[in-house]
Amino acid sequence: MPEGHSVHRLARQFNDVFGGAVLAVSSPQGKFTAGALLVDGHVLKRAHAHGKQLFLSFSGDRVMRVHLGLYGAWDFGGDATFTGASSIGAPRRIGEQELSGESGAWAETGPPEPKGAVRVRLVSDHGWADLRGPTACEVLTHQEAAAVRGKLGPDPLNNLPGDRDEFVRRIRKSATGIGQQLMKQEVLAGVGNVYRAEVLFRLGLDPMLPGKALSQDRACALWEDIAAVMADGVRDGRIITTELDDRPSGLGIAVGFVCGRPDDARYLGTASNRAGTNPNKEVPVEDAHYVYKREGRPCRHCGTAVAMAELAGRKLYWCPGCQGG
DNA sequence: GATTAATGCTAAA
DNA sequence: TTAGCCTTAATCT
Repeated sequence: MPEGHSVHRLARQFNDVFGGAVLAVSSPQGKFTAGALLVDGHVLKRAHAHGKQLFLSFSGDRVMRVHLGLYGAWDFGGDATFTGASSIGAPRRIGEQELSGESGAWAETGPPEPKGAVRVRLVSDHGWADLRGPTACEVLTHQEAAAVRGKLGPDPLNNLPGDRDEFVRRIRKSATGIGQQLMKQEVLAGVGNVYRAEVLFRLGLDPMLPGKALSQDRACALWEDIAAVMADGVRDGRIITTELDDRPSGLGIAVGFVCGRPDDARYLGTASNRAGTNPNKEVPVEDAHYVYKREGRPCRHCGTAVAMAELAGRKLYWCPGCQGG
């Protein structure tokens, strides 16, 4: 799936284009008809991301919880008002990867005929959003939604006071390898298989190192780096974890160049993205990662062949040279 | 055209 | 630990 950064982009998108609007909610595919009826005709008050979960709060104590899973995605489209409000500008799909496209002649035609299995369709006066392929999609009360959030660890993209220390406490509590722990949403919410591998490389940490053996300082550094690199992901709409000097193409900007949270005023958000001035757009895919999906290829730092092993059903990539053992 | 793997997770075994 | 979810893009015949 889309790791946490995509879900934060989605939350921002929903607030921008649908915030405060009455929405018609339906399930063209039919699998979510009962849930859709619970929120149909209600006002979307706020969208909120916690890790990989998206919470859409509607009037009437209804919260739609969406988890995209491995291949879920949202498509957007609408008129000029809709597009103008959108902070993501051109991309009209947000999911595992973002696709660009035109939203079509909304004014004359309305939303397009749903193609394939559209689980949920949201329609406002100005635009539409289609959800396909989610792992989870349900309507809860605020209390039930809070219970779900309560099970999640801190989200580095929300980075609330105390979050870092809570993460440090949780990861150091268990003897389980830190590589496995970074994927546990109750330890920290939002990191997936790409960020896991990349961040451990960036810190020079052995994925098999037991949480208990990770020093307080290293654990703090790990949190800070995850927060920085994922904030870049929210800005860029893609995962780029290499430092500028480590990219053969030499393109793009340094990691953490514009730091801060997605709601930070300094954030390279709305205007820049819409103007297409995000410099990291130019970073070639083959320059974007240190170890993820680079099995057998030489490490960018030491030349050792990048290793891969299946761990708890997911592929783990690391450099045996830099991340020792 | 068919097959596979994928940035995820849950429930069953 | 494995099957299943249910979609897409890339890779195969």
